[in-house]
Amino acid sequence: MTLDGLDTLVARLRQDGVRITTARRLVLRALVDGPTHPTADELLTTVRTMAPDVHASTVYRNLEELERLGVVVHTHLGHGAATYHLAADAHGHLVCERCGLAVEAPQDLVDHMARGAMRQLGFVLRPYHFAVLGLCATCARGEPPPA
Amino acid sequence: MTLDGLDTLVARLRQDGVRITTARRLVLRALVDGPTHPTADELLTTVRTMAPDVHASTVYRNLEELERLGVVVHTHLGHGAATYHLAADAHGHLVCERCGLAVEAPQDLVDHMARGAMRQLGFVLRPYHFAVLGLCATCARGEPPPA
DNA sequence: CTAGCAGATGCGAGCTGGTCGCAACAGCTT
DNA sequence: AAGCTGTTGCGACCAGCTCGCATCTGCTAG
Repeated sequence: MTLDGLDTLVARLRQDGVRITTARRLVLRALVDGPTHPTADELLTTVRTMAPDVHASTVYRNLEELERLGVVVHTHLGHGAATYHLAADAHGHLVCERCGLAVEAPQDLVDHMARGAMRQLGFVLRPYHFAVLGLCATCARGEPPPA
Repeated sequence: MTLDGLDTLVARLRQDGVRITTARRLVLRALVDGPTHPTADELLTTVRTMAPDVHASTVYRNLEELERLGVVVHTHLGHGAATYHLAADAHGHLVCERCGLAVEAPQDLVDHMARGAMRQLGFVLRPYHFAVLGLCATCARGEPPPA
């Protein structure tokens, strides 16, 4: 997504009556332009390159609010800090327990499980919140991780 | 599982050269006899009914060691503390985001996803570590939770 | 049955990731 | 340009867990 995407998001939020502050805009920009799967702390670092006085709690509160508004979602890829991304990019994750590799889960597998859970249990799955752990092809073969 | 299961477990651990202490035996007993999905803190409470001086860090260290030995696994059912159970009982979990209901994931769905991940990505899934979140049938209908 | 060593324990300090209350501040509307 | 109200910086605080250290205790050898 580009700066255009950022402007679109900002416009949408403004229409929802959300106040656009410097910190909020920078958090969104870091999410739009930055690397995938940033943690709150990484977002803070990015934000601070532009506005050094932004406080960690501000980033947490913004992420919380943006999540409430359906613009952002957070995902746990493992035992550490949560990672954040735009809700439009929501997808399941497979994470290697050994080397940490995180890949997008094939949509057909996710869909099949969601349909099955609905049919068998009436459960509506939102399978994006926690990653599914395992071993990537390389680590499963017992080779040293490529990194 | 019964006390017989506990004795079998203890025998196996002893064969592996593991020292059987009071605290360790009580942790195992709480896992064998107690309710499903206890947190470390709940296990501590149970253990302390028999041995009041056992320390939290002892429970954590025992769980860690038992997990290393393949006897115990831990699972994250949501944002709070991890839950522990015997490795023999390992299974996937579906958890309702609204009412907290946790049900065992149907094995065929788990298996299908694991086979698909292997075929498409070479990924060996161990889909027991994190629950899959969603809404249970009741909450999905918008009814108040039964609890 | 006892001695002694390695491994386990109790204890408290400390760490990470995140939340909260509060007073000062700043978007947005009029 | 004033003022209402949401947002911010700040620091204290919290849960959940980990670690270092001195002491203690299963277990094995003798």
